[in-house]
Amino acid sequence: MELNEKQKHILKISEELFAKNGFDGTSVRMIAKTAGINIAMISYYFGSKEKLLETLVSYRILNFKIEIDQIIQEEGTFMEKIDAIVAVIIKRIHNGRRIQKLIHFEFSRENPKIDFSKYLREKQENLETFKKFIQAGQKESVFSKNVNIELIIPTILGSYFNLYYNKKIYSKAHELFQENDFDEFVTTTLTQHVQRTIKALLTYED
Amino acid sequence: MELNEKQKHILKISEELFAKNGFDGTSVRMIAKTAGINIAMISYYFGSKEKLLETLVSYRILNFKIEIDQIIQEEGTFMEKIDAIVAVIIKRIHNGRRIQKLIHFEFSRENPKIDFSKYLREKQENLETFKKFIQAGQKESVFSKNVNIELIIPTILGSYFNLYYNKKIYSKAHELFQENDFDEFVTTTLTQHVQRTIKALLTYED
DNA sequence: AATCAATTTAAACAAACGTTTAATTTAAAC
DNA sequence: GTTTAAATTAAACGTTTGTTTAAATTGATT
Repeated sequence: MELNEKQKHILKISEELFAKNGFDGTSVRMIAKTAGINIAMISYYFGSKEKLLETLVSYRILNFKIEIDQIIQEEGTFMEKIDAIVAVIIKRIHNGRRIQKLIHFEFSRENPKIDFSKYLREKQENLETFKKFIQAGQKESVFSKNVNIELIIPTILGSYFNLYYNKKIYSKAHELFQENDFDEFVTTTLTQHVQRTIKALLTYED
Repeated sequence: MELNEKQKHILKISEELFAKNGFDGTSVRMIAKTAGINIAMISYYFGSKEKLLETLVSYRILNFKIEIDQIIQEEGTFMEKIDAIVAVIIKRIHNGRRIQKLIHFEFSRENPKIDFSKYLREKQENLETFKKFIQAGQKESVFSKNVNIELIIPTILGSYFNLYYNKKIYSKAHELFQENDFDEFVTTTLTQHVQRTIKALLTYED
């Protein structure tokens, strides 16, 4: 899929508006006005509003797999690698948080409007890679065996998203989160918390 | 606020439809038709579609505080109490998952359509109760001191919601989650995973 | 049986929705 | 300078949106 600069611009504006107002809460007139283009250009370039969303999702979903594979193959202890993987995952989802929010809401519906099969495949691949790494650590007796591996990823991602979705609550507590402050909080405090949590879980014996 | 049976019925239907299609994706005509009432009854009883949502949210938000306070004051070790608290929290949010999804989506917007101050206050109260309990455990040297207490709740809730939002992915992995299967998975496997995770985190020393 | 407020209805309202049309402008190729 | 396809436009399309209206119905009170 090749997109020209104007198309990319429309996608960027759409992403922001969709994240702000949701898919149904964003009109094509809003998008056109904000992007400084004519309404008809959306149909012209993307076919329809739904196709625009479909294009946006597949344009934005990048593969973690390679990045995580690289960490696993590098030098380092299992524990160091856990830290690195957690940091990469959080960094990535924070970067793609707007589109992820959209995916959460559209994908968890019974009858999603658009096709998420690509997203599904990608997710499952990442899960497999991660699973193999943990199992390797278990064989070496670094990681505990009483762990539900599939649920580790939801714990990592969920910690981030629940913070993100309730930003306003935790903002008050920390007296920060203007805009850039949140970015820093995520890459430092939250990342450390999740790293600690996963390492603790993986070494915990009842 | 007193609601008659018809109003409660409308709220129940609205909750289901909002969860399925989102607020903007659900029309008052849909609600009226599904509930078997005339469209005008929504304005008549609630004033507007937005007021309906506001009523729904405050009608549905129940206070965890009392339940958690009770657990804390009962007999038992700190670890047993963590297990009990985690189980209660997961049970509660699973029960209110539909409205929570709506809150996540509407509340995390810059300019929410409705007033969430009641939800915010409730959340902060629960956080305070939990915080004090953890700090008591730290004083007794049962819990590690290198823990970011504020981030424990996001980890608990996030683990649940990320599973819920990606149910379709994990369904395939477990070959279940038809409908009732998911309920059981949450109360057994997921709950155990989160209990383990939090206990591990609270006893982990670098 | 008459009264009266609460409930319920069908119909209409203007506004906004996504999409299409047909005409015009742009810019590169010949 | 003409041709040609791509890009852009304003206007209109038929639906659907949330809300209001004014009339009809209900069911208990007098």
